[in-house]
Amino acid sequence: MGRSPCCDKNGLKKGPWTPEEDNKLIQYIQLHGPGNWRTLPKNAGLQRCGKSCRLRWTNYLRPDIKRGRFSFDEEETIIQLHSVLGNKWSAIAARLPGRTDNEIKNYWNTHIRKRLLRNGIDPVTHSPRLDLLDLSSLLNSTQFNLSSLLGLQALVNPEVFRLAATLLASQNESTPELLLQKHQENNQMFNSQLQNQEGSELLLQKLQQNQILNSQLQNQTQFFQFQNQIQEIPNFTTQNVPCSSSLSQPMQLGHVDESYLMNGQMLPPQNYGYCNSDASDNSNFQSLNNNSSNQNFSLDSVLSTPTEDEKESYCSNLMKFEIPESLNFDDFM
DNA sequence: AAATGTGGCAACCGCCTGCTA
DNA sequence: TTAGCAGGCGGTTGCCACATT
Repeated sequence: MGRSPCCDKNGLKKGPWTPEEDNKLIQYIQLHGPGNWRTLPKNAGLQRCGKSCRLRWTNYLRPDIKRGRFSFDEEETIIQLHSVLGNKWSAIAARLPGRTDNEIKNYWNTHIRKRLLRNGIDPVTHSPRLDLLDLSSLLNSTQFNLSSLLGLQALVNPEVFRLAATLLASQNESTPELLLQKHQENNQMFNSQLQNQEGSELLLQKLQQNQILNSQLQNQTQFFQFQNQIQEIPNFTTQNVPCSSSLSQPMQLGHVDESYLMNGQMLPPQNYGYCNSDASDNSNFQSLNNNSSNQNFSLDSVLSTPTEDEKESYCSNLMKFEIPESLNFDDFM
């Protein structure tokens, strides 16, 4: 059954609104309040569709709308909410006072989405794009022990580990117990994460409570765990780790929200620390992503106010580890 | 200076959902 | 139960300003 149009389009104006039309709409709504959009245009003396009036009001004329550039915190919040809610722009907008769903949608499509893509992050899944990882060359490297890498699974996106386990299985059928064990552990962690996402309302509340703290917390905690793990690696000290100076000071984390942790580990896929693009740092860990090989992981940049360049480097820092040719993996595996 | 390309954003379109008679 | 309606939502379009050639 076809639906009748929301309003009679004959003779109705389309396109950009004029100041006169805006004034009519504002004055009418100030007197009568929003609502009854079907009859509003006629009563307000506007040659517009009710839908058009509603859109104009909610997206542009509403007095509580915040105009101008999105702040860093707003941007961070949008990305985090999108990772949980997906393209539910109205739900995201409901948690960003003064911003409209249309504005957020536009900002996502024109800025954030492109930036994530540029940094090898899939804007839909919020995970590093596996198609950009040259895993085959890693597998072919005699110095790269993939089964040892499985021991570091807590640091890396579980999807990557699943893929690594699968690839390893195809390479080495002689260690099925290890594979099974690691794969089950990995699945457990991933399932916990999924369950946590199902309780998204709770998560969102927590996200709101921790908006400002969140980005630093993620990176600090993540880095702290990373440091603990690498300290267990023989012949590997924190001097090998970039920005270790940041860890020489006690971390002032304040309230640590446990929703960010999964069995003591960070939620893997949403790692959006700012990366320092300074290639002069002697990091042993750079990107696996060939397209961003000059971007090194830097905690210092996370702890300071990000610059525009750093914003451009918005990235998944855990996947920004690159294996230099000179590095022998056997030394610390 | 003109032509062309690109990005940003307001607005539109069509579908979906919930309410009501 | 069902059809019609209003409002809401997400995807897409098209205009405009600015940048580049």
